[in-house]
Amino acid sequence: MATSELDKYSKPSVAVDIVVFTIMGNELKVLLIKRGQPPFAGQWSLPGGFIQIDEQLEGAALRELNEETGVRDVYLEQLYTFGNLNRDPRGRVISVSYFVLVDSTKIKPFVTGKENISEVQWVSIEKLPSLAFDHDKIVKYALRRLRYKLEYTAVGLELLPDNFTLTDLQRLYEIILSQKIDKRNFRKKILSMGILEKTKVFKKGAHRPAMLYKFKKAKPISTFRGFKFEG
Amino acid sequence: MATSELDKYSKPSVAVDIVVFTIMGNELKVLLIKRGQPPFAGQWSLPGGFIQIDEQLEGAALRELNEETGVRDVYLEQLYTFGNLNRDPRGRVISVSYFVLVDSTKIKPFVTGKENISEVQWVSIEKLPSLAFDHDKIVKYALRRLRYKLEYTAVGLELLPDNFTLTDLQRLYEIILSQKIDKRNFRKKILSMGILEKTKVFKKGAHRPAMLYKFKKAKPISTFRGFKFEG
DNA sequence: AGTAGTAGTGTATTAAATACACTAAGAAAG
DNA sequence: CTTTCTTAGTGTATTTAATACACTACTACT
Repeated sequence: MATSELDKYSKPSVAVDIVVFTIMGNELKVLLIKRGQPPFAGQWSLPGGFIQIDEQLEGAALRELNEETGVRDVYLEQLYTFGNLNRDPRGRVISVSYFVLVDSTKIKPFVTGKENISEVQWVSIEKLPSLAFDHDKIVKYALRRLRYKLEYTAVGLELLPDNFTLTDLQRLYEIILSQKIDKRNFRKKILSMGILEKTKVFKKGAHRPAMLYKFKKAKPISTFRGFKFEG
Repeated sequence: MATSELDKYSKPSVAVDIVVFTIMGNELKVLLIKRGQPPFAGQWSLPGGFIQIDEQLEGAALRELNEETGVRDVYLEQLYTFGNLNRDPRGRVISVSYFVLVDSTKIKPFVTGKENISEVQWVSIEKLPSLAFDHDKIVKYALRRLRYKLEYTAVGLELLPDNFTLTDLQRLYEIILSQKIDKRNFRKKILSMGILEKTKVFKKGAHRPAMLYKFKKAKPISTFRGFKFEG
């Protein structure tokens, strides 16, 4: 590869950091890892790492996420690129951050052993510890984007199983937006979007069975009014 | 600086590219430069260049813009980071793109001579030539973002002089969105936002004088529902 | 004095968002 | 088998926002 011209100046390192959201219990959670080596050894941080020279940015995000937590097959979207001079004590590191939504019934993160990581944990957004690097800022930004997108895209459906009740979906909105929503108005609006389809199957349980819904077609959500790009 | 650990792997180069929009005549225009050296010598491209190792990303964008076109003191916002493997024939270059809006009555781009650039030109968005690298894609993305933000932020005001008539503002919206807008409805809506203030001065001209308006306060626009971050 | 051209204004209609309360279905307990 | 508990499911009236639409006001120019 003819990189000689590019090598005249010293280059920054480029990393990816990934904010993985899920809904568990009645909480919005973020996937964190506990670092096993410096800098910030023993501290919680976002999954992520350096990109390889012959690797796409999105590919790097997916690879790091999988290597560190076993998570794969997810909805991914670029967030923002953070480049403050002092964000990494080792030197100049620019981080391209990504935003991932997963269904917690499908995805079970674990310590893979491929990386020097001592723990992998879902942590409630309400109880986040102080994170390594500038990861607090990245999470804050990701949360803002999630709330924002939820209001006029169907991105939230990425957080649910294939079949779900309208009550499940409403609870998801309430958890993420931290506010009560009127049941009738919510149903009216979400159904009027025309993106859901009845499955004719009911969720059985202790009380009145609820109709299960699913997406129409192959989840056309991701790029609707959104910011996904560069295929 | 302790970069030894970071130097174990080969690093990509990191560049910034800037999409500068303005309104001139009755057209939306983008600022282009004609490259004076390979790759893509003689071809039009966006202003931009490599970041320095001790320089903020935004700072690099502003510096490159100024060095190449003389433009400074502008509204700047990060757009997206493009990292396809083959986007630069010289090797692996990741580009953090930025979005700039300027008032064409204040800003006069020129060939500074500091860089190997043969021309600097405003080019109508309708008549863009094929651009170097993946800059077509970047412009397309920037335009989408501009239209999108225009609909629910006051970002468009960055394109106007300090004092402007409501007709000026409406024309700006019509040009960017490529559609006619009803005068009475436009005025009702824009005034109901409460962001404009009458100056009590009139714009004189060949016909009935129009009231000049200005922003309230110190242009609080930029970060409203937007995506600006990392101060 | 008249003409040309832009500035400025209000109301009626339609569509969307909100507020609000009861009945239905099944499981569990007695 | 009757009652109780808990969640599912539904409609209408009100308020607010978006749209459609046409004339008068002001100044410069001839």
